Formats: sequence, structure tokens, C-alpha cells
Amino acid sequence: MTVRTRFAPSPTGYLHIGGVRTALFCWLFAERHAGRFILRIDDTDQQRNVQEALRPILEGLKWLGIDWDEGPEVGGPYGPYYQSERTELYEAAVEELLRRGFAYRDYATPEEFQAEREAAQADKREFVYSRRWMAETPADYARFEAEGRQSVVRLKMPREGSLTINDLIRGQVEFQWAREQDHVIQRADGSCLYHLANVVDDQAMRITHVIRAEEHLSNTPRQVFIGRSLGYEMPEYAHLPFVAEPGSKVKLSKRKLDKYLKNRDFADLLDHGRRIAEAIGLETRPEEFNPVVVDFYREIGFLSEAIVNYLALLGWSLDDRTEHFRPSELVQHFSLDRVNRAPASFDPVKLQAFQDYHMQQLPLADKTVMVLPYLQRAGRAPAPAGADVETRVTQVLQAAGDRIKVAGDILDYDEFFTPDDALVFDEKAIDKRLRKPADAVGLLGRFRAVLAECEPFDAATLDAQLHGFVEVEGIQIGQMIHALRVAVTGKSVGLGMFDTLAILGRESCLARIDRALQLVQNRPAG
RNA sequence: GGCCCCGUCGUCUAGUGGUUAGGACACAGGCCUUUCACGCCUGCGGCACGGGUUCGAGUCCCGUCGGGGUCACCA
Repeated sequence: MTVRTRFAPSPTGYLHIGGVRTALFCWLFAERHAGRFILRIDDTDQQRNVQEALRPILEGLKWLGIDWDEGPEVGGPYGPYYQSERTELYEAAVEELLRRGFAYRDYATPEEFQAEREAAQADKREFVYSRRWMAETPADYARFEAEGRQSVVRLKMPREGSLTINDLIRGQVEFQWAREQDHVIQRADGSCLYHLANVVDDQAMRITHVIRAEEHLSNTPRQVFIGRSLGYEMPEYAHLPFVAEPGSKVKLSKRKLDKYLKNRDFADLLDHGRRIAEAIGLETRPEEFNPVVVDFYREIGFLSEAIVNYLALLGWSLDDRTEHFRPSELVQHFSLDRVNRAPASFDPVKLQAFQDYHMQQLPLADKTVMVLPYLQRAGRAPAPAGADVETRVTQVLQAAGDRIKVAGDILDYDEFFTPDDALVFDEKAIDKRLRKPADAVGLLGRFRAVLAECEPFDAATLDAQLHGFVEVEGIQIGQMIHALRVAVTGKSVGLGMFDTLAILGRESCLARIDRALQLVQNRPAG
């Protein structure tokens, strides 16, 4: 039998990191077994703007390489894949349940039902519905309706015995039927509820393995009851531990941003993202732009491989040492029995470490392609970029090495993409390296002359020239380099000095040194 | 509160009765070095607790404690 798994997000407008982890595991399992991964949209509750709210979710999944075999945009033999378009199926299932006596019409008003529940609570009794307003025959219906009552449909849950679920991750889990409530499956207005829809769709779509977050474990008995009552062959279940908050075991939630911001690592990541977003003129509404939302990573230039790698290891492992996987390797090795049972907390620092690793593995040409749009959006490079710009980007990238952690970090090196007369000098750096040291200006002036003559103007030659220069001057190399760096980049930190000079080229270096010298002359140390 | 799940360094984890409890990230110190990164070396640090079973328990059993999830005419 072909393995079929599904991920069923509701159109909320963003793709949550915990949701992605679930989707990833479903996808991985399907791929591993040469099965099918189905995307189904749980839009039973919200009608408006579904497509709009769905777009970030679909895009996020695509970006991560979690592609679906059936679902929105691609269709498939068991569609439609929107629950809002499958209501007849649910209604038919409700009728069938009613017909078979596994459900009943309940004519209690919400108040009456609630009163029973509260009474039980007051007595510290376990609540068991009296079924006082239960109706199972047309005659009963008529009697209650004559009173002007409306009905919902409830499951007629067993009141004895137990159910054992063989969870693929948790093993055997036993539930007592008596503890289950007569859950509503159809509202008074005729619309059906999630659990019913879910079971019906899983059956109709031939889902073989339900892989979902642990929070659904307690819901499983009622779903099994529905399925069994309808004569379905039930799927296998695997309940994943959820992704927890940084440094905690509480489920990660999209609604607790303020709390996460108190976590330094989380806040640092967000700051990093905001810096980049600001530079490229990206609007950053906190609800959509934060490290709990996948889009955040895509926007600032994370590698999807890094996210996938990190998320896969959040709850799954191959062995005691293998940490780095490409998606194809995950597919090759993934198995449910190596999924951990305990919740795993989301660690922004570790995620960054995976990003660092995958970025290091990325070929220079790919990095260039990845980084260019950031320069363009920040107005630092033309679009389309000419060959000269691309060459410079590649040079900078090469010289930057591991310093570019995410694609947007290229903007930390904007000095390479700024006209000489537009370069902004960091006043503090100028003070420290040019105004304050006694002979900095003199040294810089003399080294300018060396640069003017240096031939060829490449890193190795420049290196040799500078070393010769400091020897003649009898100074430490640091005295020269710091001043030089501020002069040509405007900053106190940057790439390797000789790479910087070589990439900039003689003309720019001289022009910038002149500007820096001018600056100090106009406003000497005071 | 009932039911259910979970409990190995700060974090992610390996471990399926016999290991000096391993790895990774983070952290600390050092090396490299022109800044910032990278890299390298060293170090710190863990089986929640208590009873069993056993020659021997992180691993099996029971209990305690702790954490979490779920108990909707939400999904």
C-alpha cells in the first residue's frame, strides 16, 4: 500500500515554525516511503480571504522544498482539497452516523447543557451528559421542535470499555471511553466540526499515516470512534512532540512574541533581521516578521536547507554524531522510530549555527546570486546588475568568507558598493584612528604615496608594500592598518585590509584617503 | 481538577542492563591575527528524586516530584 500523509494547515496568514516541523516530518515520511504527501486546507471556520491567508503558507512550504503531490494548485484525484468545499461529504457522514445510532440529535440549549456541566463541576463530579434532550427518532425530533428547540448532532460515545492506540512514536496509549464526552459534530446551523471533517477527509483521501503534533493525542479517541462507527479502516497515528519556546517546555506559540523578546538570543536574531529589513525597505509588522514565522528567514536570506536541517533535528536524530544533512539525505534516513518523545525547545542560536554551516558549503556563484537582490533592493546595485557589479560582489563575497551569515549581511559591506564621494565616515572611528593618534595623518599621507605607485595593485603586493612601509617607519603594523581602514571604508571593522584595498582599486583608495584627510584637516582633534 | 504525554550537560541529542555517560550548539580560557569573522586546542557542565528487580540500572518495575498537552456549537 502506498504511504499517504497529509498536512492540514488553516489559512492563518503565516507559516509557523512548529507547523513547518510537522509538515516536514509528514513530507519526509512520505518521501522516504516513496509515498504521497497531501496538502489539505482546513478552512471550515474562516471563509474570507482564504487565498490571501494561504499564500504565505504555500510559499513558505515551497521555499523549504516541502512540495505536495496533491493539494492546492496541483489538484489530485481526491479533491477538492479545501474543507470548505467538501461539506456534502461531512453532512453525509453525519447522516450515516445518525442512521447507525452512533450519533444523536441533541435539543438542549447551550445554556441547559452548560448548566449540567457546571453542576457537575460544583459537585466535583466528572461531567457526564444526562442525554436528557437526546432525540433518536423522528417522533422525538418533532416533540422537541414543537417546543421551538434547535438541535446539534452529538456523538453517542461509549460509556464503558477502553481504547488502545498504537502510536508509532509513543507506543500503546490507553483511553477510557467513559471519560470521553458526547462531542458535537454538527452545529445547529448545519455546519460540521473539525474532528468529523478530519476523519472523513483522511478516509476519503486515503491517508495511511496521520502524523501530527502531540496536542492532538487526546483528541484521537473521538476520531477513532467516528471512523470505526463509519466502518473506516483507520490510519496509523504518530504524535510528534511539539516545538517549545526558547529555554522552556511550553508549546511555541505565535501569540507570545513579547515573552520571547525577553530571551536574548531570540531578540538578537530579530534585531539582526530588522537591520536587514530596514536596509532593503521591507515592512516588518511584528506579527509577520519574527523568528517564529518562516517568512522571516526567507526575507533576510537564510538558506532553506539550514532551516530544514535544524528542524529535522528538533525531535529526530540519526545517530550520535551526524548533524548535517541535506534534504535528500534526510529523506534517505528519516524514520519515525527515531523521533524523540520529549518536546524540544526552539533555539535561535543553534538554528544560526546550522545556517553558518550551510552557508559555508554554498558555492561562491550561488552566494552571489543569493546576495545580489539585497544590494539591489537597498539601492546599492542596479537591476539588472552588469557583469562588473557581479564581479565585485563575487570578490567581496570571496574576501568576506564566513562573515556573511545570511544573504542580507552583504549590506554590512556597503562600502564596496558606494561611490567614493558618497562614502559615510564613522566619526567615532575617525576620532579614534585618525584624529587622536599623534602621527596618523602623517603616516596616512605617506602611505598614500606608496599606494599611488604600487604595482600591481593586488592583495599580495599591497601586503608586501605595507610591511615594507611600517619597517621603514619603525611602527607597528596596527598603527597603519586601523587608520587606513577608516580612511577607505569609513568603518573600524571590515574585511581583510589588503583584500579591501585591492577590491576597491587604486583610484577609490586614493580618493577616499583624500576625503578622510580633508575631513580631519577641516575639523582637527579638539 | 480529570485524563493523557514527557523527564540524560544551559539547549538539541546518542545511549534498548556492564560506557571514564559520547557528540553538537552555547559558554570560559588559550592559540592564530590588522579589525571583525573563521579555524584550532583546552576546559566547564547532565542521567529529577526515592524505593525495588539484578552480581550490576540512565536503561526494567513501582511511587514521588517536576514540566507540558487536552478537556468548545475553535482548528
